[in-house]
Amino acid sequence: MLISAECFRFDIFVEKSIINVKKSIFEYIRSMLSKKTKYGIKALAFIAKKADKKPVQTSEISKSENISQKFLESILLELRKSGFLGSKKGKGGGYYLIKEPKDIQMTAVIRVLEGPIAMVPCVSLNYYEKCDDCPSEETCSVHSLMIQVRDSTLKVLGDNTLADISARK
Amino acid sequence: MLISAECFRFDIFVEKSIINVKKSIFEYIRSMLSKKTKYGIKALAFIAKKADKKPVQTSEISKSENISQKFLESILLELRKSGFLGSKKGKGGGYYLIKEPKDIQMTAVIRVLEGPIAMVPCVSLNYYEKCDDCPSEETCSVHSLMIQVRDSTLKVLGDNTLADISARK
DNA sequence: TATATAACCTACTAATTCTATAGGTTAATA
DNA sequence: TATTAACCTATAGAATTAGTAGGTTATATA
Repeated sequence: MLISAECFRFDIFVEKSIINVKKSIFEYIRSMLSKKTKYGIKALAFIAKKADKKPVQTSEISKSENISQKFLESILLELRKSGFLGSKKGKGGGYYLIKEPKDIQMTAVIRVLEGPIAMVPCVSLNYYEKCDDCPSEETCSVHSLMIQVRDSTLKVLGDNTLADISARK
Repeated sequence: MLISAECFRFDIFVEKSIINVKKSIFEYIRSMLSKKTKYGIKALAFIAKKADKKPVQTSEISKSENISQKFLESILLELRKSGFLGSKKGKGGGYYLIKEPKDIQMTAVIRVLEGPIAMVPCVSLNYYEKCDDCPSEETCSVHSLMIQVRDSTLKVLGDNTLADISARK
């Protein structure tokens, strides 16, 4: 009886420990940039790095950048549809840049893949949406703060082009 | 026969329209700032605005700021546990600021409620985490860009204190 | 013309997070 | 002693994310 009670407590202890370990190992750190956007930027930079204008295959980017090929396919397709890339089917096909890297601002890329750059829709320039809870934006304490954050972020992402981020080694 | 074919096409058209309307009305615009953080900041500003140091009830903030009371309770509790607020139970109880508004940086508030300020964990100062896919951070095209975004955001959120955002009308 | 290639398309799924709600317990005041 | 308001635990629907699965279409080459 005593032993089995001990075992029972031990089991509980072990189970709790496992849960805690799991929690600490797999604890999720909120990322504001989705993998989609991150992979999209990496892929664009990869293509931009190639001096020649030959099409680059999804498989090559996928291997080199450790991105699931199927997932990457959908991202590159989206980038083609939004006018960043051209494509060619069949053997020797792939994706290529339509514009010069220096003419591609990171704001444009992020807006297409991620959506608004602002942290809240009520200060978004391209995806504006009124808040449900706020009676007025002038009196909202969050509003002007988020405008400042938006503007400083826009400055950085507008100043950086694909040429800038792909040039870095 | 002809009529029923027409009806069929019409049904499809109507269904599609409804789907599109639904999509456009309820389309979700990704917000990088959670409601929790937004409500938390609003609540802190509300408390800071009161000149006297008497405790403020959750119910009062909830009504004034259009926030679900139960949700707000959990947020204020978290702010108390992380040292921003003090509390008092029972009648006449509530929450009150422990520090001066001018000594509460928005970086601190957001880090507690939202987590990292960086857009990707690999450039986070307080919640750093290596990326699974990147062999090296030096060669990553996203890394240095996100460092720039992080620093500009940190500047804005570090410069703004609770005194600043609650003073604005 | 046949075959291989690589983009393109549709549908689905597991895991996770967000935003609460429900229903209580504890401590302080009148 | 009754009321108040913070505190605590559990749960749940809705939505997103990050893919996977299994195809079809168009193009180059043999």
